[in-house]
Order: sequence, then C-alpha cells, then structure tokens
Amino acid sequence: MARAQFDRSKVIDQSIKLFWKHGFSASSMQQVVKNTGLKPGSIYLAFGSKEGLFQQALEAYAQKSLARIRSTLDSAPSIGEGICTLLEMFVAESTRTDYCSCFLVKTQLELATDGGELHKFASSKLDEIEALYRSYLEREFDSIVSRQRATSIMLHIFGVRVYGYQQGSAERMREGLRVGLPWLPWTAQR
Amino acid sequence: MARAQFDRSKVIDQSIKLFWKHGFSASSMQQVVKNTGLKPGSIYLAFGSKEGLFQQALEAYAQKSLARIRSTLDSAPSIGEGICTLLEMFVAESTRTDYCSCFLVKTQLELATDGGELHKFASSKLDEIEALYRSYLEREFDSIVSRQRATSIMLHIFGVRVYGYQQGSAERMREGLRVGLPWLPWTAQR
DNA sequence: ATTTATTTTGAATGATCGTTCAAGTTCGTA
DNA sequence: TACGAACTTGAACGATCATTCAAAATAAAT
Repeated sequence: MARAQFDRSKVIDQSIKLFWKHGFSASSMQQVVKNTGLKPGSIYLAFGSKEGLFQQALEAYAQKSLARIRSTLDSAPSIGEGICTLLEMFVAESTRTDYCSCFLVKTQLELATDGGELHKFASSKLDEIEALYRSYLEREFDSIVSRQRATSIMLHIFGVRVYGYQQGSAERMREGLRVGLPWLPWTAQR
Repeated sequence: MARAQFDRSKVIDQSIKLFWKHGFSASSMQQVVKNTGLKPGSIYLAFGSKEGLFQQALEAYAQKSLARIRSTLDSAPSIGEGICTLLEMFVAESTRTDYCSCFLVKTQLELATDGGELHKFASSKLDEIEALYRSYLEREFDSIVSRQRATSIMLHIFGVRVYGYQQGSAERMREGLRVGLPWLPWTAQR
C-alpha cells in the first residue's frame, strides 16, 4: 500500500504522548513502532532518526502550547486575568493522574547536559514562551516591569511544573502563586 | 584481594556525578564500571541493582543538600538573609559550564511517570527540604505565613533549577527573585 | 598451616537498543 | 497496459543494555 502515506500528524501526536511521558532515553523506537503501527523503515524514511522524530514532536507540542497561551490571553478581559486563568490551568493539570509536567521542561532537564540540538531547540522554545508573555504584559505595563514580571511568571510556571509532582500540592501552589505574584488580579480568596 | 572492601563513599560520589549529569536511563552500569574501576559483580553485590545504586546516590546527594541549607541558615544573621544567600548560590551555580540543575528535581521529572520507588524517594526528599525551610521561617514568622512562604520559596527554587539552563539567565533570575520574593531582605540593588 | 567466610573477578547471558536495506506493493504517468 | 517513482515492509545487523555466576583471591578464625 504505497503512495498512500500514513497520517503524519497522527504519528507525531502519538510520539508526543510517548516522548512526553517517558522522555527521550526511556522511549524506544520499538515503542514508537508499536504505538503507531508503522514499520521502522517508514518512520526512518519520514523522520530520519529518533532524534528527528523527537524534535518534530517537540516542535508540534511547542506550537500547541504557544497557541493555547495566545488564545487564552486574547479572550481574557485583561492580561492579568488571562494569566491567572493559565496558571490555574497548569495547577489543575498537575492533579490529573496522568500528569506529565511540561514536555519542553522535561526535555530541557533531561538533555541540557548533552548540549545537543534538542536542548537548544527546547531552550529556544521556552524563550519564545517568555517573550510571548512579555509582549502581552507590555500592553498594560511599561517595558521594564513587563520584562521582570515575565521572568517572574516563567519562574513560577517552571516551579509549578516541578512542584506539581508533589502529593496534594495543588492548594499549596495556589497559595504560593498568590504570594509570589501579588500583582495579578486574583479572585477573592475562597 | 578480598576482605579489603572498596571505598563505598567514593563509589557513591562518582555515581552521583554520573547519574546527576545524565539521569537514570542515559547512564549505563558499564559507565559506572568504567568510572569506578570496580567490576560488575562487586557493584551488584554491594548495591543490588542499578536502581539500588541510584537510590543510594540520591540519598547521599539529599543529605548533602539538607546539610548545606542548615549550615547556611544557621550561620546567617537572619533567616531571610540566609535564604538570600542560598538563592544567590543557586543562581551562581547555574552559570557554571557544568551546570546540572538539581539531582532531585531531575530525578523527579525523569521518573515520576513510572511511579516507581525512585520517584517516591525523590519526592519525599523534596518535601523534607520544604519542611526544613518552613521550620526555619517559623522562628521569625507565624505558622501560616511560614507555610506559604516556604512554598513560594520552593516554587522559586524549582524555577531557578529549570530557568538556569536558559542562556544568560542569571541576571534576569536575580531580578525575578526580587519581584517574586519581595519580603526577603535583599541587599540594595546594584 | 588449614579452613572458612567474604569479596573480587571478568567473561558470558539473553534482551533490547537504534538503524538499515533488499524486496514487495501501490499509484501517477505514459 | 506497462513502466517507474514513491512508499511500505519486516527481517536482520552489530552494539550495547542490565545482570549473573563459577572460579580465583583474600583475610580472619582455627
């Protein structure tokens, strides 16, 4: 059945799931073969290598992440309220039984030491995310404050991505976020 | 040359280096063999398995971390100043070329999904660290504030452990920490 | 000096790793 | 209908993985 190429985006979505969950080293191409139903040859023709497939998965994940941030902030009554919504989403995610932190953050921590392409790639995507927050903040705050607050937000998001694995951490994180980001328009304490 | 056992703590220190740098999956027992000079049989007799050795390395790392926090806070003029010193240490670490984030945090992100013993172990050690900060804070603040601020500190530390991999991030982190932890006795802005 | 318990040795095991490639299949084109 | 380019197939490759174990070596006990 040639010339009827497989659904590339479906394969990438399944690769995201696998790599996100287990990381680069602990995921095998044989698992990719199993999960996608494709044969090794097809995968290697299409993606070149395990690293190539991983990078494409990471890219797709990053695009989705950026899109989610944009759409949330665009539809919020104010930037501050939009950020609160996003932070609550991140906290809520961490309570799921299949919580996997953030694919970009996990990649950064797993592969930064090797200094390879994947690390640089994840790093640049995280930079993009910070720049996105900053650009939205600049609609409501001056340049310096926006830069500082974007960094503070990133520190807190990274914090949530790690702290989220601690048992019963959701409520403590909500408090911690209010303490550390007091300039956000939090709704009245419940 | 039996009955003249190898230096256990030396082996553990080298295992810390290896596992901290590359993580669990990307480190091989053959690298351990190479780095320590021991033969496989000796390692397996002493530590049981790769997981066993990893756990002992993680335990030793955690003890060192707790000891460093305690000694820094004990010798500081105030808890707040001690925490500032520690945070600056974490930021400064991230500028090193061989920066490896935090062994506990990396393990948490790599192995949490498997839900195995190593994840629970890392998680409990991180809880211990938070409890330690909290107990020190309670010398100067009331119970509720201490709890909230300990969480806020952990969020920031985790943030630094991830953000530290971004290029040229040290100065931004210092600003971000001042923004997010304004109740700390920061020295006058340079 | 001999025995015994403990530790080291290092080659070997079977499993799994990422990757390749010659052969087979399908489809657009002629 | 026949051809050739594009794609799939899946067995196979050598390398490396974590781990084992019988044999050798050592130190303490007798």
